[in-house]
Amino acid sequence: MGATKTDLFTKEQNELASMAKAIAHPARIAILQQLMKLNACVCGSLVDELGLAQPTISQHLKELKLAGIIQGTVEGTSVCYCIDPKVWQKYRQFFNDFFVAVNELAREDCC
Amino acid sequence: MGATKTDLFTKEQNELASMAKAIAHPARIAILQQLMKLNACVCGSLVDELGLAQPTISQHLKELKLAGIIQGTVEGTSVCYCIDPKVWQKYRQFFNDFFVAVNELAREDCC
DNA sequence: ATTATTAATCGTAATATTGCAATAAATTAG
DNA sequence: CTAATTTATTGCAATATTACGATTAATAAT
Repeated sequence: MGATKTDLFTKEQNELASMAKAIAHPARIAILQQLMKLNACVCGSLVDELGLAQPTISQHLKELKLAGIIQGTVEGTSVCYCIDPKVWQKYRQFFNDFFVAVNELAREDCC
Repeated sequence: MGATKTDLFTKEQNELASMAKAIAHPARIAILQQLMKLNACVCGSLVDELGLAQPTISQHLKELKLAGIIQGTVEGTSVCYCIDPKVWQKYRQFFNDFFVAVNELAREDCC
């Protein structure tokens, strides 16, 4: 035990959970916000902004890359990261679809 | 080490990460979808639907309750759960605000 | 009061995540 | 080639999460 029993759930449920997990850390949110703010590739500088050690940030970047949200391209000695707009849109869509459902059926007469 | 360094991040960043974490498990998503689908209080029956053991589901319900997304009221020997529409709206808003930012500035000329 | 039913809690094992020092890998500059 | 610079990887410790058997708590029914 200790590991999530993914086989019990649908592909969609696992996917949405996985997407939520990708942004379920303040450092990763901070990284994404930084990329949004600058609206461009960010080469280095992320380590200076956040207060975490370089290997820690590298690991968070790796996770975001694995999730597909960001892309990294080697640019000399440094690596430039930016948000993948397509995957970002997909995230937006998934979360919105998930949360929109309740909105339509407003039940006040419950519990 | 091992624990998230929340003090390095803003209240908003920590809050959004915390919200993402609340739905970052397929069982919790499945529970919420069930509550949405039935659009009412669900008394028991959640254990039968998902393939997880009763204590496990109880624990997931506890986390969702702690996050404020669901409410539980005792109804005889069973407990009835339902989504809190207000908190749900807040979640919807937060995630939407987070993801909408990139949409507006479409950079194709990157990386 | 006894029993049945349902959910919560406790305790524990397995696995995952977070964080960083040390090191390695890759590229550039001289 | 030899530094210098920057990022990735390795290895490990600390903490968190997931899962469930066993038990407890709470209420209902008899």
